[in-house]
Amino acid sequence: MLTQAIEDYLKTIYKLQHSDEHGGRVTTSVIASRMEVAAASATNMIKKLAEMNLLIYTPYQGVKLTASGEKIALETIRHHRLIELYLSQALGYSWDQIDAEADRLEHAISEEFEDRIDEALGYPTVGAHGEPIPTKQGQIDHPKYRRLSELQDGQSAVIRRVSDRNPQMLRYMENLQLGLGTRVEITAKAPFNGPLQLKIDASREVSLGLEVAGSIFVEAD
Amino acid sequence: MLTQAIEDYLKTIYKLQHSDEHGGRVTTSVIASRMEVAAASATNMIKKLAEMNLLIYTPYQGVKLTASGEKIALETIRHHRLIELYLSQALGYSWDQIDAEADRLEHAISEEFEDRIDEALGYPTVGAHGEPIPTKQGQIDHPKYRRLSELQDGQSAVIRRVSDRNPQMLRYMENLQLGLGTRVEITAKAPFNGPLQLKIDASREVSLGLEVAGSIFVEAD
DNA sequence: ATAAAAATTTAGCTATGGCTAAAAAACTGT
DNA sequence: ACAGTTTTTTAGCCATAGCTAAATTTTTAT
Repeated sequence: MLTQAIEDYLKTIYKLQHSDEHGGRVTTSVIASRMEVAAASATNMIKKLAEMNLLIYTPYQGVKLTASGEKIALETIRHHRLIELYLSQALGYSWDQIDAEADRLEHAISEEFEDRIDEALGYPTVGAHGEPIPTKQGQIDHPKYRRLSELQDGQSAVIRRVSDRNPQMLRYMENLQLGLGTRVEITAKAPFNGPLQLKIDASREVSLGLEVAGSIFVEAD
Repeated sequence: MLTQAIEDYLKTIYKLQHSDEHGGRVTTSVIASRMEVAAASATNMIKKLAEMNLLIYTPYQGVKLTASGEKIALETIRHHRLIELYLSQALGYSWDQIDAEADRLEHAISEEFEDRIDEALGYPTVGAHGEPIPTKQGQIDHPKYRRLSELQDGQSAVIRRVSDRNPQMLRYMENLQLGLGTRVEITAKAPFNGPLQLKIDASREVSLGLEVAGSIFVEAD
């Protein structure tokens, strides 16, 4: 059976595999820290998932999802992103609230529900924070946008995705109206990892710290 | 903590207490059969709920919810009925599909979600099958409608509520367009617990078995 | 190369919420 | 009234998924 815990682990592992932060190696401790459980708990679950052929586990080395593990991960992610978008579009949720709500709902909805909100949303391909939504067949592409923090002085770009890791940061971005599709231009970059000066929508000027700028993914001109 | 199982038991017990089927006595076996678990499992949970002061348990006799147990039951029922109505109104679900979906979702939604669909639905007081929706404060009234099966030949009435216990029966009713607010008139009643002849909306004639008629609650003229 | 540190796994525990089988209590019919 | 039946409870088991503490393996630094 696919328990909630199993879906959560697979989703987390999938995301870790496709993030550039850990050099492709998805280890017990990284999984444990993302799942907010003790390392021993992660080891247990990893062994169980390996037993179920949902991933390949090399002790002390790390894990890699099998095709069936990836399929389940993508279904869970699809659920999550469709729900997030629905909460935001149909029920007026703000950016910072949707992730927590979707984390619970994603395990509770049926295929029927998935299909109905997919239809209600007009078969979207991109989620509320700009993440790609896997198709029902499990297809997904990973457009590689640049971090706003990597842009040089004078460059202009359009916001395509934001990290959904930190709700407080999302609320901050929302306040600044740094939404998807917003055009931004770097007007100045302070040295020593200092903040960057931003012109938003060719009008407002804002000073943005590197941590926030590193959580905003853009398509540069 | 309020687990899903606890909420499910309390909801079931509340409904049993307010149904006339068991003469007010809510026993282990009735609970077990409604929950579709073994009697021993029900005993275990009942003892736990008594320990938590959510109900009063007299061994070998039965249970009675305390005020706090009833509060949780009503919150769960409110969630369930708001979700059912939302699925039906906003997402186009049919009568027979909403109960199962709501059974899972009711444990996963936040207060925020509850408030938003409540608002989207215009603060309804009656659920998709005609059941009263408890208020956020836990108020609920139990209008006592008569069963369609109890009406006499020639009587006319309006459908106010239907039992949601059997999805197949709900689908059947929906096919016959026996919806809430529909006017029906008994045009004939066969003897020996035979079917009754019904005129729906002063037009179509239908023959209805007693089991179905007993699951339809009406307000007689 | 090897000792210290860090990461990982193992061992053994907990709580939840099911189950069956057996014991005990409560009803029922004569 | 009491034997048999039914209901309920107790006892003891299982799986899930977490935890801590200890053991083991890997990595890092000298």
